[in-house]
Amino acid sequence: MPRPAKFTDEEVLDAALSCVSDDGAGVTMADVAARLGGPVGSIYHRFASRDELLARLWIRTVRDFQAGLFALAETYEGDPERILVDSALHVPRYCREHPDRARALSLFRQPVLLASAPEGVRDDVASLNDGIDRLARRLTRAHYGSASAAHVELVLLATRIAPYGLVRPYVGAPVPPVIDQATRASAEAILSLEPSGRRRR
Amino acid sequence: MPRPAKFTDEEVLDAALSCVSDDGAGVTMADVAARLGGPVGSIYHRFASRDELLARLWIRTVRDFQAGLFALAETYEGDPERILVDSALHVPRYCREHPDRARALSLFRQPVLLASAPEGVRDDVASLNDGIDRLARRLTRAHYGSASAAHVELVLLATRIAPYGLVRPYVGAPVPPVIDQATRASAEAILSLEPSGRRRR
DNA sequence: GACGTAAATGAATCTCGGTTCTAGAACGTT
DNA sequence: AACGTTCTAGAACCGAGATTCATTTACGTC
Repeated sequence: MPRPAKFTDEEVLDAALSCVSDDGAGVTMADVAARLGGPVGSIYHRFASRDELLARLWIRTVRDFQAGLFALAETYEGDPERILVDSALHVPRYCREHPDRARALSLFRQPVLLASAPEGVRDDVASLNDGIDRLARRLTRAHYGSASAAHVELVLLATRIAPYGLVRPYVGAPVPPVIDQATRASAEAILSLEPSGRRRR
Repeated sequence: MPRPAKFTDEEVLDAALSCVSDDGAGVTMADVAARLGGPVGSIYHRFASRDELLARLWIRTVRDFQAGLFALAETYEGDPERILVDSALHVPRYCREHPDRARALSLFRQPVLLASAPEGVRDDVASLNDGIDRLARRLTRAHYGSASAAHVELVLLATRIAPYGLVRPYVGAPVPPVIDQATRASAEAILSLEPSGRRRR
């Protein structure tokens, strides 16, 4: 009965992704509309504001990134250290294969967005890490024999923060192979720490 | 003969630093003027534009950060590995002691600023890393016995990129001690790599 | 004490870009 | 074919904030 939609939400997000890939956080609604091949009004028909559009783009991208991690975790069931190191390596791999999405990932950080996100997406942002946090706890227990906050933090540093820190300067450009080597070395070293700072075993 | 200056460049930069510490890259000229206790016009009297003001603030902060590295390098002359690991640890230390300056450091990255910097500061940005690069090459040669581009890159990853990546999520908040442990572990691990990816020795 | 200079001052202007709003179009239904 | 609904369309609106500029101030010199 209604007029058929010419653009889907996903297409708008794709256009936004493409713009973000070029201009980073400086995207304008006019840019996105031009990329989409439509007027700005059509975008506002689906997204309440620029903030919401960018937040949704970020959320979609984070979910896509996390999907790779979940898939990975099922591959080597029973070898937690291997899963953890591979999770770390997933970061440079993902950024190399999807430079545009990598750029979108660096649009926000969860705690910051949680504070400033528009009403409609707040909840999605809040629950975004639930699944991945559960996985992290499970792997932490398997690796360390404990899932204390301090142990989980080490795992997070080794698999997420350090790897992302290493690729970040290369986001927007080709990620050289040495980053993967450094990521592996760094992850293994951090995973060999105890929260006290001593080496394990 | 002229009217005496009420504000110095440094005071304006201090006010800008203070604002950046609160609002990050979102500072407005009005914010800075309010913090300074003067009108916006006075700021434009010394800084041609907002871009220039922020660029100069960033440059001043980077120089301050680098000064610590230079001082450090003279301390343990003859023990390159110790200097390198300590250089890595300088990053979380600096960010913990100077949270406001840490925030200012994350305002730009050199290659990006180099492309977009206003005329007057372009040269300063371009030469900003000259000294530190020389130091890095010297220490790379001392540590690896070679200062090939690949070796220098490893040193850069170990002492600058990985450490900064580890603290970055904490910039704007207290930096926990575990970051220092992770930084040390990560730096040592990366410095034990050869460009081929193999372990040294 | 008038003059020249450099600085301060802050209201007015300009610009950019997000957002709104009214009109028109496309479709199924009755 | 008239209608209801949902979407496209894009020009107009509007606010935020950077920048400008005419004026005033404070000082040393002649």
